Amino acid sequence: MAPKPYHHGDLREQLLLAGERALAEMPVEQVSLREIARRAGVSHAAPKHHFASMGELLGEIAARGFKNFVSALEAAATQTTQQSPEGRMMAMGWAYLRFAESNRAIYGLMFGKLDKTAMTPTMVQSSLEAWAQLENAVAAIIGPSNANIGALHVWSSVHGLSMLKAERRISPHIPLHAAEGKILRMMIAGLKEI
Amino acid sequence: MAPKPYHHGDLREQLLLAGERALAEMPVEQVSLREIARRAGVSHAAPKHHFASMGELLGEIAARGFKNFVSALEAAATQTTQQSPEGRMMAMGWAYLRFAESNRAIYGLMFGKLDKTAMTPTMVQSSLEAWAQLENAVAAIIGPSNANIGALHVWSSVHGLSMLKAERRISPHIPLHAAEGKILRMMIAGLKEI
DNA sequence: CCTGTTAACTTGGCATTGTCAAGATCTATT
DNA sequence: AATAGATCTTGACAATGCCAAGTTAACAGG
Repeated sequence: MAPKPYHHGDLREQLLLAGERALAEMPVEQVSLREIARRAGVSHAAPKHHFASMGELLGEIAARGFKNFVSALEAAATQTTQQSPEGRMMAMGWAYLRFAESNRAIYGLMFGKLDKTAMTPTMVQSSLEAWAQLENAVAAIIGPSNANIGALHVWSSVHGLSMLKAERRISPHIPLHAAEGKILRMMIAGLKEI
Repeated sequence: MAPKPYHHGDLREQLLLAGERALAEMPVEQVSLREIARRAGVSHAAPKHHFASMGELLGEIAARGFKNFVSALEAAATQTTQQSPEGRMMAMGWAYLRFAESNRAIYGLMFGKLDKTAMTPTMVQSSLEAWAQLENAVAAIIGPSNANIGALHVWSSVHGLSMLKAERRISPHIPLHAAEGKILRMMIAGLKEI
């Protein structure tokens, strides 16, 4: 059904996996299309038949990242034993930070660290889903009227913290885990003062 | 005193200016060392005598950016008519957002959007100054005990918001200016719940 | 089974990049 | 005035993303 490639197995999938591996194993700036092709064991021009450009390959990887991201947030929001809206928001915040840390390079791709990464429709859709999740969680705390601004407040805080961590901009003297917990609590407390 | 270049005028300074112009005028991913040399009107290898690598040139541009950044925050903290610590923090927050918006590409450099940007000692120093400013402003509100975590909270919020704006990740339906003001207020309110 | 069509993949080439080595040019000090 | 040394240019190298032209292999129709 799915149009499997004829010669190599499913090269498209293998390229995506090779790209994800490369992003996990080497500095993002030296991940190249040719390097990914090398890792997949094909010639440097083979990817052309599955992705119009390197940006589209990276965009597809980012889109997959967004899907996993949405799943992680959703799991956190539903699986938590906390029944209060604040408890659920807290769980989502932790899940957000955990995802960004465990998927450093891909998280960077998702939020535009590499300009060449193309904005695929899949990616837009998944990012809107993530936004909607956040906004719902916020609305459960402060009501629907200013939920979009509240969601932006939440997103700014966890995104900024994730970026500062990824870029190693936080002093090692700060007890990071405890700080993260306190920051999430401050963020939620601020939400109610909108 | 300052070791001015012999042939061209002060090429080092001209390269920095050309780089800043290039960053302001074209997408950051297509700013190249050769493009900067071209803009300065010299050959493609001329920069080698003033910067060991492209990363050092970009690092120096980022370091200058940090100095301007520190000045902008300081000006905001002192020039404001607000005498309350919260009022000063608010003014600094606005100054932060304004700087990031008016210096989009350089702000990206300062916070690691391009991995090739080298971390020069000047840059480290200026970024520590900026951090100290923030921490002082926070301490004026909540006292010195948890000021470092409070500062990280503030930094995460304004940095995250700045990045989301720069990467065009904020829905155009949100009234941005009003949202920024509310987010700054929520951020400060949260600070007191540490 | 054979043949032809078409997609998947390879090879080779292009312009561009950052960096290096060697030469040319000019400043300044002796 | 001459030599020394820094500044800048020219030319080269490997690597990159992309493109065009070939090669290979799967499959459909007879």
